[in-house]
Amino acid sequence: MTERAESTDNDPLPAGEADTRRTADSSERAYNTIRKLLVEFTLKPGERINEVQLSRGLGVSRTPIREALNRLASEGFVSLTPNRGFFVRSLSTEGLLDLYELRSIIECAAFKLMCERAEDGEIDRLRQYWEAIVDGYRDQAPDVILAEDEGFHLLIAELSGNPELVGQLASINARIRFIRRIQIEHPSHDKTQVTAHSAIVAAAVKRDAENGMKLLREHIEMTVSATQQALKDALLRVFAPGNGADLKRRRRARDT
Amino acid sequence: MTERAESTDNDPLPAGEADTRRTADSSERAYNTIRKLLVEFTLKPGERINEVQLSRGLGVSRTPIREALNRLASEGFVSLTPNRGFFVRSLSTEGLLDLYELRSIIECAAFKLMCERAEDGEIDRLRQYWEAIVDGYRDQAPDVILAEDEGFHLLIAELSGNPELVGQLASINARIRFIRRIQIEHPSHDKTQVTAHSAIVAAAVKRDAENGMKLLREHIEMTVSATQQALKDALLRVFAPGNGADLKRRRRARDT
DNA sequence: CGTCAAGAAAGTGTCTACACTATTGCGTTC
DNA sequence: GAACGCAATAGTGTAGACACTTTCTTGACG
Repeated sequence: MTERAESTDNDPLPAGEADTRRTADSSERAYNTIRKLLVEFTLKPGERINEVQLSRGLGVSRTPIREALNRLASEGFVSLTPNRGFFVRSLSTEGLLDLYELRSIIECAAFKLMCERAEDGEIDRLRQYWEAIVDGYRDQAPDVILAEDEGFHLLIAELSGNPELVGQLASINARIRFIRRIQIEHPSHDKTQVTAHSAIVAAAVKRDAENGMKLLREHIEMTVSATQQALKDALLRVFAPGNGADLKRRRRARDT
Repeated sequence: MTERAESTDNDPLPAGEADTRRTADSSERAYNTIRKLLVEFTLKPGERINEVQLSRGLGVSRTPIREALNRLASEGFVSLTPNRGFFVRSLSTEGLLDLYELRSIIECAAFKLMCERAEDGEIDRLRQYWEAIVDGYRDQAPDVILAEDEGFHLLIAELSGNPELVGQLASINARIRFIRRIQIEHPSHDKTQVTAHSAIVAAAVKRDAENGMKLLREHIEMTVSATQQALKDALLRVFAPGNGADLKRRRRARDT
């Protein structure tokens, strides 16, 4: 558990001290930490999660650990088997496609609704958001790129006027974030994202729902194939022998 | 209060690919029971949830109660405020519209994907499902109608081939189930559902995605206005039984 | 009479302990 | 030597207790 706790996701974690002053966020901290362990493959897909071990590692009791795991189970990160505990859910390539398909559905619908309902000023907020970051976009750190990209798409969802869409998209983002991050760091990552976003903004300004949806769909689908390759590389890296770690040679169903 | 709570809910939350949760013990029972209290308005919208009171009522400790409440929070039934506890989330008319809009988006996308991907035999399963229940459909008890209707729509989601859509739709259904039930019992409930479903099946057999989506959208939107009225009636019934004095006073009815 | 403050009560967040279940290891039997 | 059963161990599920926070009550002061 000796991992630098800097540069987490866009959630500012005050992970400086385990001060007793505010013990009410122990569960929340556990949630963030465990999710990080999951997205970084420290907890490997298919692996059984040992609550006691985790609680020792985080310095809290099992109660907040279990609360966090329950949350993560509701969000699809882990699964719970009755009397055997929590398991890291393996995100297969197939499951990834399903998730991206869902994301495409949600985002296209959001874009259409935005075109129909949003005020001019709101659309302009989208334009401003993108113009403010487009210049140095590619030069940022992967985490920053990821946050800015998610922010862009989430803003579209917000401008749809339907908070449920925002919630759904946020949930989807959380589940594919670690893969997206891997993909951003992958050689296959290129600058098509930038031009795609610009084109989407242009369609939004013209309120051209049809074209915007088409662009969005292509934009999302374009990343899928690249992401598939990135996922394979990542899994290979994690499970590869010589990683100096614990690949137990039990008869384990290959679950990816 | 000590009856096995497995009356209306046929499926808690099949979140996608794996059976994510099945705590066959008191935690699961607490989840089902509390959700029932929520959908029956025994726990009223906006109300603060007292964990101790609940645990006494259910005859278990606070631990499984809290696990259940955390789950319900992840699913949007209740909300959690840091040091003040869980609150019953009020589903405003506006929020209801958002939820139905999301449902329409998911279902239309599922129908389209089904038309593109499903085998002929699968489409036929949908036809068979509907033909098997269409005759006595209107004469069933409200709970049965509700289950059969949800099954119909869920089957479409399944035939889309994307388990994520099934999970999303199931989650949405769980959140609007109590209102749908109210609406079914409401005088405004008519037989347009039956003809709509039949038309949707016909479109599916012809794999007419465009027409089917249009039918679905209309089918869902048609119930919205009726449901709004039903919701108003229900809230009126819950909050104004004569004495408008005590909305928050402790007036705890055991079971009805 | 109203406002505010201090103490009491209620309630949540977390910890520790214990019961019960699943898993592992070992010895017995064929 | 292998399969089976039994004991030992590890691990989850739940209960109850404690600490801290919020909310309510009561009394003093303007």
